[in-house]
Amino acid sequence: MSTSLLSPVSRDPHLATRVALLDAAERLFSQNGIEGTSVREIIKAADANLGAINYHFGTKDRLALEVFARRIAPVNRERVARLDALEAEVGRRKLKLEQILDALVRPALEAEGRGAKNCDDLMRLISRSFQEQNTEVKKFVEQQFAEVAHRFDAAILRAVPGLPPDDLFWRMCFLHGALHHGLQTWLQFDQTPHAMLHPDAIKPDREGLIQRLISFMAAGLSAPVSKAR
Amino acid sequence: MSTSLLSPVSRDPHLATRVALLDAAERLFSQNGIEGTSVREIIKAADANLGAINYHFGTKDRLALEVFARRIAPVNRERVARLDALEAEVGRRKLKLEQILDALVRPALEAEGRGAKNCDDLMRLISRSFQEQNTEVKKFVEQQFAEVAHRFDAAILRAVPGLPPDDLFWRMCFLHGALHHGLQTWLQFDQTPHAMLHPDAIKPDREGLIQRLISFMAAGLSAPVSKAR
DNA sequence: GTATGCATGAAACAAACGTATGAAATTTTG
DNA sequence: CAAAATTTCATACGTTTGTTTCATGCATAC
Repeated sequence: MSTSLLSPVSRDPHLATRVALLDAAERLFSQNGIEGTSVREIIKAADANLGAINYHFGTKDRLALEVFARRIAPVNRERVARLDALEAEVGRRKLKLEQILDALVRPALEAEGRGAKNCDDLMRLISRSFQEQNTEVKKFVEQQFAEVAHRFDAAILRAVPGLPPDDLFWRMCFLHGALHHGLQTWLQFDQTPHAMLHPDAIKPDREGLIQRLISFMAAGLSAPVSKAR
Repeated sequence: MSTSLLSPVSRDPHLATRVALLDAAERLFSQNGIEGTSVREIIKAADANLGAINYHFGTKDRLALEVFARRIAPVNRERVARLDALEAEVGRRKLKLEQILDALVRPALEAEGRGAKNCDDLMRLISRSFQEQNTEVKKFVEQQFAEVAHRFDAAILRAVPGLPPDDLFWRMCFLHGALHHGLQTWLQFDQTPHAMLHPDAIKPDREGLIQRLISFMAAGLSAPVSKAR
C-alpha cells in the first residue's frame, strides 16, 4: 500500500494509537453512549492495551470529551463560515430563511471526514451530543454552540421580521429537536422496522432529508406568533 | 394524618414497597436514565431492602419496563381518546390541524398523576422514553405508540390535503423531535443557564409551551412539499 | 554503543454492579 | 392460636467497572 494514502497523522507512530482510540471510541460512543461503552471494548476495537486510554487521556471521561470535541468544533466552525459567506455574498440585501437554515443544517449532515461508514458514526455522535448526560461533555457542547446560536439567531431574526426574541428561542429549540431526532431516525432507518406502521415511508438520500428538514423548519419559524403568552 | 389522604394502593401493604420502588425508579430514571441508575440508589430512595427489586420485579430491566409502561400507556390512551372525542364532535366535517395536534401534545405535557414535582419527573420520563437505548423498553414504547401514530397520521392526512404519506412520515418524525426536545428544555429551564446566550428567553407556563409547540408544528406540517425527492 | 525518554505490555487493584441465598419477621389463612 | 405463606432483611457471590503499577520494549540522542 502506498503510504501517500495514509494521512500524516496516522503515519506518525507517536499519535497512531491515540487516533485509533479516538476513532474506536467515536464509533462505540455514537452507538451505545459513553456510559454504555467500557474502556475494554474501546481498547479491543482499537487493538490497543488496557492501559492505553489512561496513559493517553488520563481518564475515560477525558477521552469522551476529546472524542466529541474533535468532531463538533469543526461542524460549528463550518456553520459559521457558511453563514459568513452567505452574508458577504448578499451584502445589505436580506437573506432568505432557507439559505440560513441550509448553512445551519448541512454541516451536521454532510460531515464527511473519512469513509462512508464512519460518516454515519460521526453524524450519530453529533446527534447524540445533544442528549449525552455526561456533565463535562454537555457543558462543552453548549459552550461550543453558543457562538453558532448567537450568529444564527441574529440572522433568522432579520429574515423573519416581527418574530419576538423569546419566541425565537423556543422555535430554535424545537428546530434542534427536529434536526437531531430526524437525523437519528434517518441514520437507523434500515435497522428500524416501520414497515408495519409506515409502509409508505422511504429513506430519502441525504439531500432529500436536508430539503425536508429545511422546509419544515422554515415553515415552523415563519408560523404566526400565538397570542397566548 | 388522615388515611383518606393516602391513595388506596399506597395503603395496601401488599403493594406499598412495590409502588415505592416504581416511584423512586421513575424519578431516578427520568433524571439519570436506566443505565445511570443503580439498584442500590433506587432501594435507598424507596427506603427498601436491596433484595426488594429482584423479589418484586425479578430483574432491574423488568422494573424499568414497568416504570415506563405505567406512565406511557395512559398518555397514549389519552391521546387516542381525545382524537376520538374530536372526531365524534365534528362528525363528517374536517378537523383543524391545530385541534389534532392539541390532542397529540397535551396529554404528554399535562400528565398530572400526583404532586407537582412528580409531574415533572413523569414528563421527563416520557420524553426520555424516546431516547432510551434499553432494547426492551424501546420495543415497548414503539409498539405502544403504533396505534397512536396510525390514528394521528390518518387524521393529519385529512387535515393537510395533498401531503404525500412519505412526507408525512418525516414531518411526524421532526414533530416528535421538536416535542421531546422542547419538553426537556422547558423542564430544566431553570437549571440551565441560557442567560448569557438568550437573555430574552423566558419560561412560558405550560399552556404557553403547548401553544408555541402547536403553532410551530402546524406550520411545519403545512409547509409546501419540497420538489427534490 | 550505551544511556535516556516515551510507549506498550500483562497483571492486579479496589470499588460498584446486578443478582442469589437463607434466615428472620410479618401477614394471611385455617 | 397455630400453621402456612409472603415479605423483609443482612449478607455474600461472581462480574464488570475504571484505574494503577511496574516491568518490558523501543526508539532517539549523546
